[in-house]
Amino acid sequence: MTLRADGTRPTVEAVAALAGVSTATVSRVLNHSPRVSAAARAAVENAVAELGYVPNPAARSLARRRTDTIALVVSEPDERMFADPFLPAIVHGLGEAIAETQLQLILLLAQGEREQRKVERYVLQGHVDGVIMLCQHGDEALPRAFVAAGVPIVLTGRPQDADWIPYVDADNRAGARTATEHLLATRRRVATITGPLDLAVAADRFDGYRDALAAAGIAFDPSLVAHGDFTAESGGRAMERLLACEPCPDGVFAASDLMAAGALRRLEAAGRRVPADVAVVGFDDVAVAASTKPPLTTMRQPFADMTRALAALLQRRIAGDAGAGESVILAATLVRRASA
Amino acid sequence: MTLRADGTRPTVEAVAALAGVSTATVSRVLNHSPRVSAAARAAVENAVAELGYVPNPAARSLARRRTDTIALVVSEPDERMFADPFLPAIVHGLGEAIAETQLQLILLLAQGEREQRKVERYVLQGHVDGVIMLCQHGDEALPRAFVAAGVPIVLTGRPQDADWIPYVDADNRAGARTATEHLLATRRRVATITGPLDLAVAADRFDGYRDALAAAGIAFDPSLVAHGDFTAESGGRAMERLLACEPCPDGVFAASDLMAAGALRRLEAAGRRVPADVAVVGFDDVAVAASTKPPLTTMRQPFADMTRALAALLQRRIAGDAGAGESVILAATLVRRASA
DNA sequence: TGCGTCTATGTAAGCGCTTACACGGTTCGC
DNA sequence: GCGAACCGTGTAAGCGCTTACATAGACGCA
Repeated sequence: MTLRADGTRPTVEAVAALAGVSTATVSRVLNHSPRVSAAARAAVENAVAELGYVPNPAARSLARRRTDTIALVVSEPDERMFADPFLPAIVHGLGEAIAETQLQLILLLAQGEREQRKVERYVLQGHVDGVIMLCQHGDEALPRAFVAAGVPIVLTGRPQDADWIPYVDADNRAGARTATEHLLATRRRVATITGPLDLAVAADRFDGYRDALAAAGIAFDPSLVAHGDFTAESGGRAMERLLACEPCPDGVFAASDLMAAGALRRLEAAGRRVPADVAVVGFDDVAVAASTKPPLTTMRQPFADMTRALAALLQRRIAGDAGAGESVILAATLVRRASA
Repeated sequence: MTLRADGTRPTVEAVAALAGVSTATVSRVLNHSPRVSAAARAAVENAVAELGYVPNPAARSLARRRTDTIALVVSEPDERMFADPFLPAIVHGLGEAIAETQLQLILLLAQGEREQRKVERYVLQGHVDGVIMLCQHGDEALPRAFVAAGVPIVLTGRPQDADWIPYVDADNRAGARTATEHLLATRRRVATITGPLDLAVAADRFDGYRDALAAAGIAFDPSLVAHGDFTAESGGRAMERLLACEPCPDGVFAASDLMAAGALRRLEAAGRRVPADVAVVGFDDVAVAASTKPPLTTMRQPFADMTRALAALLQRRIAGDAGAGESVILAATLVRRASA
């Protein structure tokens, strides 16, 4: 801002006058054009400093037809948003990924119908050059609207159906298989706690669990499957149901760390030792995984790589690279702690 | 967006042509000016719908010299940000508060030095009309920079020193006094778990605790004071120290719900009954307060009122109302649950 | 009928920046 | 010594919108 006496801010014109050059040259210096003499550059830089000049972004984006800002749109039906353990990792990762660029990241929260419409309008107006969407639940109205309007967009996490939109995701199926195989190496009866199976991520992890069983030549036993909704509470309840089995499972693959944490508490309450009696493996490697009792063995989602891929993919789409349509799937890795 | 074949978007000019009016009239309709005939209005609205016209915000704010967007700047030194139990309440409340306006709320996260500079630049460039800042810790560099640059800004929570900036806050001192008095009504030895006393909010709540003691004619006993940092863990540790006292306190005022929750867990682990042996009162009434064991009696921060005040204050400052300098302090109310 | 009012609309001048194009001055090859 | 190539700079035309001012009718009143 650096307001002048009359409440207005200095413009390129003022800078040009002070520096004794034209506005075009000022603009060139500001945009790091190489075709400027050292003398002119110095003069402009001095004038900028002296006047406390700050370019007006509205004028700039009007002229350049871009805003140099991207939005992370977080769409959640309710206020659970902040319970989401991924947000911190995603935000942090994206911050790192665009740190060296001109890009500014803003967060747009679309909780509820009304906010969703406000966010949609905001984006469609062209306030941002592109969008990264985080929608854990199934609602795809917003991303579809953006795609329809031609807004560059990348999703975090595979959507339900086909490839109508590029996304970045961990290889959930293979990861789940790895997790289950880790359990099968030492256990006989390995159960699973799934997420809501209408979500691709939950379905994939369930499939991975079955892949491992099949590969090991073990028959799939439906009584060893308990469904949760990715929350810790649901994990506890699911564990309770599994404990009622006869014979009881000696290994559990939980499709999320939160559910694994809930299961762990339930096991402790039931007096089962982990991993001696029951081994547990989670998925995600969010912050809580390291502080459960005992620390959770889990599949790490490569958040740093994923966010880097998100940023790169989005930037290429913004630049108009039509070939940038391919999604990115990154491997999850086993993190061995004490629970399995 | 609604791209046309050539990748450009329709402009006012196109709308004007289709509607058979001038661009000025289109603009008037768009801005709900009353001086437009019904016929012209209808024609413009049809044209807008037919073309899928969406105004270009850059052009608009260049001409009007405002952006109609405000930022909630969340400044945290590290990634703890999302652990912050206030964010959801603040974001939700602000959303409600500006729901009926043209305003769009964006979140700017300033975690760490570098991000902080990016956010500062973003705001100073004039991307937003005003700023609401949430900085729980003591770092006031960013708000000071904004004030210096003349950016309309309102703080959530009283800053360390004097009135160099308007803020909205709960009456922490009076609230703490009420909480303590509630305990003193049935208890003899009431201890407190404070927050970091270099923060105004923690200091105020500590003062309120002592106010209550003084009013009740009870001598202040330093051994009944344990310091925490507002987190649940610190609350547990503080409770542990208090339990070592002889005789043990029979009431505890924790300066935050998170600390109270930690204390509750510690008490349970120590086999003390709540509230029979030890009564506990918290502060904030964040989401967890209702789900502790037992449910926490606490001082409710009037988030809805506070966010409404924040939005109102900021809007008046943006409108240039110089008189809008006064801060707002709202009363906290006692919420009786089972812990005291 | 003529004049002043009032209302709906149009004209055009910005808002502050970028950039295509033009231009004068060097430098270089021959 | 001359033209080509190049380089640094300026001129000016936008980018898409808002709005002050001008204008043309419609209306009321004497």
